[in-house]
Amino acid sequence: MTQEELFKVLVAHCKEYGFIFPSSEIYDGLAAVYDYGQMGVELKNNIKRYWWEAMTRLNENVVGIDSCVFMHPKTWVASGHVAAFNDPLIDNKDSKKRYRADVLIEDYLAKIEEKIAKEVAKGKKRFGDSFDEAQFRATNPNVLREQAKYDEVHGRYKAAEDANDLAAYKQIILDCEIVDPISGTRNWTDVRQFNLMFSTQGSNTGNGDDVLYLRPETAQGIFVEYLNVQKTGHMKIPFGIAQIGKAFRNEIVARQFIFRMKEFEQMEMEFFVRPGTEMEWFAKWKENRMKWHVALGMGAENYRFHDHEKLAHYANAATDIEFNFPFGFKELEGIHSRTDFDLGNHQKLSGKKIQYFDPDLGESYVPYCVETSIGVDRMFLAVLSHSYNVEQLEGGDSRVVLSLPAPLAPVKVAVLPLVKKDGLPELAQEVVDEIKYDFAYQYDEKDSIGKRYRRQDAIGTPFCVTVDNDSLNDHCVTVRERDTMQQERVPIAELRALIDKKVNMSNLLRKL
RNA sequence: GCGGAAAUAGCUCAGUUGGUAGAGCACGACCUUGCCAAGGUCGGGGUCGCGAGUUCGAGUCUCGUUUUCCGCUCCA
Repeated sequence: MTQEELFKVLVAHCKEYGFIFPSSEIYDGLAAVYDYGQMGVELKNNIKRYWWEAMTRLNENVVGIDSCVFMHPKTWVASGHVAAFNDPLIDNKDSKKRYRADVLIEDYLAKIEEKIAKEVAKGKKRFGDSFDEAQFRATNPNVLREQAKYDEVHGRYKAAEDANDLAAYKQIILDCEIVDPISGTRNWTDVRQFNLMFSTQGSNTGNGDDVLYLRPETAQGIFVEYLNVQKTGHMKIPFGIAQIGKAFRNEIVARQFIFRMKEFEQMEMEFFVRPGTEMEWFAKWKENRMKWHVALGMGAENYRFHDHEKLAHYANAATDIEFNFPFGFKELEGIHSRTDFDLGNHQKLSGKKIQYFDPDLGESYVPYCVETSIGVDRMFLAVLSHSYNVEQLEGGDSRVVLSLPAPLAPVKVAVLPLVKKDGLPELAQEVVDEIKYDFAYQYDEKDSIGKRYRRQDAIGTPFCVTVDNDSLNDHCVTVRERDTMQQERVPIAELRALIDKKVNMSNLLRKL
């Protein structure tokens, strides 16, 4: 199976077994939005719990918060999101390249200025010392013509910019006969506004003055609560704040299933440190996070670091942890040294002093920050795509098995009466009562036993417990293990301990 | 956003030059078998993605539209 085919099969599998559905499917779906089904939500919750407990329990100086999707509009000015992602864009249909419409027009204006400058230079050369630039500009016909053109276009451009008039941008590009530098054609699409952030009206007046955004990252919720947490928690630097929550990005093209969605979930941790020590902590968190991934047992060779060469405006070091997805190595988690960019800007814009008095140094400073940021949905896809296997069995049969790390499996154990009679369902119910307080389970009495095993394999259930006629007498059951298909006879009283050994998340955490 | 392809039952698909919507699997009931997906009987389920047009008549032809996939493009 090629990687591409595997991906398709994976998407179908997710739908068939209740992991992931396209959103609003009965209304034709909604592009790049997916819902988690009855199996998916369990797996997703387990992933989140693994992260949360690793962060907040294994690091005594990391605490969690849960901040809101809505934040004060100034938050996004401070973070740089408002300025950096609000562009009018236009596509050339021939070169299939995308440009910022305002930049195309500015380039055009710059060319006119160049022409004028050339004329002026020529005049200077001609008239030498007696050259009067102001007079030359006021009288030279070439300069006058270009200047008039410049003023006209510049005026229209500024008006379009002020009114955010996208049609006017396009008209200028058409009127000025601006061509694509690559294709050389004027085959343009309409100008569209690109906003990274989804916006919504904040009040009932709807006058547009108080636009609220859906947060494009959860990190800012941590930064604006930094002071509250630090003070009320008596936190001493270095310390971290962790958060799991939804974020929203209006991606131009959101594709590749749940890898890039408009609505997605992040697990972010901001670790605040003394300035100058950030590279040390950056290295520590790189190591710490990689350990977390590798502990799941999905193969260290499937992860790699990818250091950023071009750094974002806030960072002085950045790396990705990439995972070997069916479509190649792609970013799963980002680790950034964000300096004091965020807290510093919030301090500036809010006027609130966001500083930490360091008793060891005897001075105050705006803390530096190292961020770890992982997408829950990408992690889900990583776990799922790695776990999906089609195994050839003896006799030419094959089975689809999700070899999920057992602590993450949505269902830990299935209880199956061998037949639906002779009191076996009743005894199976007793087994259910024995385990239901500890483990997510399924009870299934339909179809042949082999078929039921395959169904459990397909959703990654680590254990199947089968109740047969002998069980009525000896109070033992057959425990069948997912990956090896090996069976073992076990007293019902010992079931809990046996299952717990393998599926308990604490065993995973102990590896960290 | 651009270009290409696709859309028929829950799933995978068939459907002839335009002429009364099909199969397998799945699903429900009952019977049967009983440790690795395949037994029997009966049954439910589709305004053929949506909207127009051509036609006596459209799943089939034309146009538009939506969604998905592939390739560009974009990606803090």
